[in-house]
Amino acid sequence: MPVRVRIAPSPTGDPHVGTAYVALFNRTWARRNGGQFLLRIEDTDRARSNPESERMIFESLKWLGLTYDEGPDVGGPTGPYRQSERVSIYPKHAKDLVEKGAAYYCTCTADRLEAVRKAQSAAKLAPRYDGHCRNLPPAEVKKQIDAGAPWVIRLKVANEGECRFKDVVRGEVVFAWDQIDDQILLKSDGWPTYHLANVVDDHLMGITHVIRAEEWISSTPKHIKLYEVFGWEPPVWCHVPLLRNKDKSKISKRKNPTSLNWYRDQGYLPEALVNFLGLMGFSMPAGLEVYSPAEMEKEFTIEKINAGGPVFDMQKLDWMNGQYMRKLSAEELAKRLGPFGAAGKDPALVKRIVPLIQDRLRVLSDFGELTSFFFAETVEHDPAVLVGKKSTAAETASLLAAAVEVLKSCEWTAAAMEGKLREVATSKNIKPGDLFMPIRIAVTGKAATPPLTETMEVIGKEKCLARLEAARKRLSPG
RNA sequence: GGGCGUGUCGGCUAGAGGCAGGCCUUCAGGUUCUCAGCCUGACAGCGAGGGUUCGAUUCCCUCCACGCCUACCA
Repeated sequence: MPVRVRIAPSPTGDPHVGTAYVALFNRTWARRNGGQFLLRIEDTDRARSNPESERMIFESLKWLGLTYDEGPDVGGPTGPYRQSERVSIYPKHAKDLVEKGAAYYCTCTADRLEAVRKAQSAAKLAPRYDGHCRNLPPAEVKKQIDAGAPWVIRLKVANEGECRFKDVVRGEVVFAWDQIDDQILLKSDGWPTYHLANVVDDHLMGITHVIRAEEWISSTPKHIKLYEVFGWEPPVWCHVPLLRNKDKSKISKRKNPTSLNWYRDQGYLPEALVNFLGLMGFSMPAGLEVYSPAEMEKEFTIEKINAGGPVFDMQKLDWMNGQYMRKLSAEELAKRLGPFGAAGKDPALVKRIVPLIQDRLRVLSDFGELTSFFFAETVEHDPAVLVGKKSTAAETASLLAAAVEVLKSCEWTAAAMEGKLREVATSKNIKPGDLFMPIRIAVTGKAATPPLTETMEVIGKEKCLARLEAARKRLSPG
């Protein structure tokens, strides 16, 4: 049987980094086995689902290269892949279960359920459905429904024995059946809950391995019960850990960026983010950390996923991003910088700048901050910083004057300028750095830049001399 | 409260009944005109307590901590 796996995100809010994380494991498993990876949109929550959110899921998965073989926007043999387009499928399955005696109609109102829960929690009992309608004669419930009472269908769960299943990541997991609630399967609006839709669709779509987040482990017994009462073969269960905030709680946007859009907009390279996600829970032989999806496919098995929840460490992500940015050719990096400010600029100039900043970028959006002085007409600087703590305005002005003097007649190459400026430093009996720094600040407005003379070469003679002269004049007018 | 899950340097992880290794971060040197990068090196860990064993971080038990679930959300 071919491996078929899926991710089933809900289109609510921004595309989530956890979706990408689970997608990576699913897709890698499918590819390793020559199987299929599907995307199914679980939009049965009509209040929260929205099309924009769905569109961003498609977009961000493609941005990351986490492409799927079947999905709402790419089609496939077991579609539709959007649960809102499958709503007609679920009620008959739910009713089928009622006929089999595995589920029942329930007409309890929200008010009653809330009152029951309140009483239970006051009595320090587990809040759960009390079985009210389950224990009523079916005819009684039917009478209420015929009279127009809203109804749902609930799963009838046994209250004795235990549910055992093997989880590939965690080993055997056991739940007592009496801990499992009579879950609503079909809501009063006729739409399915996650539990019903998920099981029905996974079956109909031929899903062989359910690789999903750990938060689902508690509802797995309900799903297993559903497979059992439908008479279907359950998939292999694999619950991967949840990404965590620094404080180890489930990753959340309040404490850590979770939107894939954010990572894209900051200028994290998709291949770096995917590689980083792979490190969370999975490790390659020999401790290899920088690797491609193809390399991961050769080594990946679900058993090797760590069960512990990994803290999402931005510092290591930054490092990983640096690894990938430095591997890029200058041409490719220039292209990637396009959306971050490079696109509107003179391509020839950008081409000369990129090698100077390649080692200095943390994320692509650093581009503007790192290169502003290449494009500006003039630069601003603080005279106090220009002069520094160890010098005086007069001394600094004289250094700048001397620099202007030799640069005026200097061949405008980094090497020639460096030679001349070192001669100046020697003749003034100062360290090269004490000369280079005021020039750097005068020319770029910044204390940290790429190597000075290489930078000046790219900025150009006219601008550099004008900036030096302007800085000198501020220190000693006239 | 209940159920389930998880505990190896600050973070990500490798490991095996016999010297706990790698990566990120941090720190210290080196390269250097600054920053970054790069190179060297250093600091730092088996949650706690009991057992089994010649020997336990590894196997067993108890405890503790943390996380998730406990919806007509997913």
